[in-house]
Amino acid sequence: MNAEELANILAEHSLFADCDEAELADLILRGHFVQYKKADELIMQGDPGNSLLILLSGNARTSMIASNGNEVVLDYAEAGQVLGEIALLDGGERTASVTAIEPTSALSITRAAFEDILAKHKNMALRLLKVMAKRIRTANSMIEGDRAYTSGPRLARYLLRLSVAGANEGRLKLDLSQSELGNFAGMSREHINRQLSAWSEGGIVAVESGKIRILDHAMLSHIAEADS
Amino acid sequence: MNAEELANILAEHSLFADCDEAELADLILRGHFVQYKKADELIMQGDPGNSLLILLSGNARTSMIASNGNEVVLDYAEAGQVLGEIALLDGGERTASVTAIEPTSALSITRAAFEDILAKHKNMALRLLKVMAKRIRTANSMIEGDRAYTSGPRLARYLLRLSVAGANEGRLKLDLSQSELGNFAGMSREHINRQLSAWSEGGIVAVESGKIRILDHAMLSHIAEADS
DNA sequence: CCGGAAATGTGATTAAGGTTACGAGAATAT
DNA sequence: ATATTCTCGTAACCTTAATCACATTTCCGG
Repeated sequence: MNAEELANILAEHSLFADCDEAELADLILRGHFVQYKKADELIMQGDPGNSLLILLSGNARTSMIASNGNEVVLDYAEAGQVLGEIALLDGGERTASVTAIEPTSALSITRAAFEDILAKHKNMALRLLKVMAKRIRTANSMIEGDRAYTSGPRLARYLLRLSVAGANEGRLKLDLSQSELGNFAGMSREHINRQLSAWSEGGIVAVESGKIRILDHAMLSHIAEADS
Repeated sequence: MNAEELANILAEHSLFADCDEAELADLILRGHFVQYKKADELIMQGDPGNSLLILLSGNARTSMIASNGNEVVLDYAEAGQVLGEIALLDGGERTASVTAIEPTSALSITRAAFEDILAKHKNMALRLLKVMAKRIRTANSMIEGDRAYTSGPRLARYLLRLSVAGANEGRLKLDLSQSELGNFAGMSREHINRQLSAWSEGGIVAVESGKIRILDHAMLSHIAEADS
C-alpha cells in the first residue's frame, strides 16, 4: 500500500477528513502499516501503552476482562477510528483489549511520533479532543442506559447503536452472534434470544439465518425510551 | 477574590499545577468568578454548552436524568476539576447536570475565551487531553464494574472511589446519604443499608451518625475484586 | 425546645433475569 | 466428508436485589 492510497483512506474518515496534506503526510511518514487476521489482538489489556492505532480497514471489538473473568464489550471500531490513544496520553497501561473481528489493517504510530505530530500540527490536538469528547458522551450514555433501564430498552438501545444511519434495509453494521450481543448489551445470551423472539413476533425485528434486521425503527426507538 | 488568590487555588490542583504564569493570568483574566449555594445547578442537562467551569471550592455532583425519570450519578467533582468541557468541545448540548452539594465557587470560561486560550497556550490542549483520558478510563471502569460485578463488590468499588488517598482514619471524601450513595453505586437505598450493616458486623466499615468509615481497606479491596 | 422532614433500619414479597440443561442446526477444520 | 465446535431455541428453576411497607431516628428551621 502506498502513501497515496493511505492518504485517501485517512481523508475519508471523520477525524482526518479535514487534515491538510502536511498532516496526512506526517501521519503516513511516521506511521507503520500493520495487518491483522480475524481474532488477532491489536491491543492487549495490561500491556504498557506505547502506540496508537488508526484503523484503515476491517472491524474490531474493544473489550475488558474483569478480574472475575467476565467479558465486557465496550465498543466496536470501524475504519477511521483511533484506538489506544488513552494509554498514550496518560502513560498508564491498557485497560482494554482490542480484537479484530475480521481481517483488519491499521496505521500504528509510536508515542514519539505522536508527540511530534501533536506538537507540529496544532489542529491535531483539537481534533483529538473532539474525538475524546464524543467517547465520553458515549460512555456516559452507556452508564445511563445500563443503570436506568431494564433489559428490553437496553437491548433496543444497543441494536440502534449498531444500526447503520443510512438504514439500508434495517441491517446492522455488524452481524454479531447472540452471545456477543449479550456481552455488548450486558445480558445473557438466552435473554437476548427471548427478547428477540418476542420482538420478532411483534414485527419489530426480523431474525433470518442468524442475522438481525430492524423492521420498525420507530418502535424500537420508542422502546429504548420506555420506562420499563 | 483577587487574581493572586485565584492563581494560588488553581496552581494547587492537578490540571493547572504546571501552568506557567502567563497561562494562569489568561485564565483569570478571561474567566468570570461565580458562586453557588447548596443545591444550585452549575450546569443543566439539555442546555446548550457555551461555557466551561473550573471548580475553585466546594463539591458538586454530576448526574443525568434518564428519560424514565431515573437519576444516575456519574461522578463527584472537587476543587480543581474542569466541568462542562465536553459540550464546549463538540458543540453538543449538555448531557448531564452538575449540582452543588455545598457552597461552591468556580471560574466560568466562555467558548471564545477557551478557544483563545487553547490556541495561545499549546500545553493547555495537552493537559486537557490527559484529563479527558482519565475521564474515559473512569467511565470505562464504571461500565466494567456495573456489568461484571454483583452489588457487593460494586458497592465496595464505589466506597473505595470515595475514599481519600491519604486514608485519614478511613473517612470518605464526601459523606453521602444512603439514598445518594445508592444513586451513585446503582442500587437501592435499602440494599445499601443491608450491605453496610453486614460489613459493619464484620468490622469492614463503621457507620456512625450517618457517616461511613472504612476500617479494613484491604478487605474492602478484596471484596471489590471478588467474583460474587 | 419543638415539629416536620429527611434519613435510617428491617422484614415480607415479588419480579427480572441469570443459570442450568438439553437438543438441533450451521459452520469450520482436519 | 465427517467430526468437532459454535450457535440457536426453549424450558424449568433459582438468585439477586428491587419494591413495598412500616417503625425509628436524626436533623434542621423557627
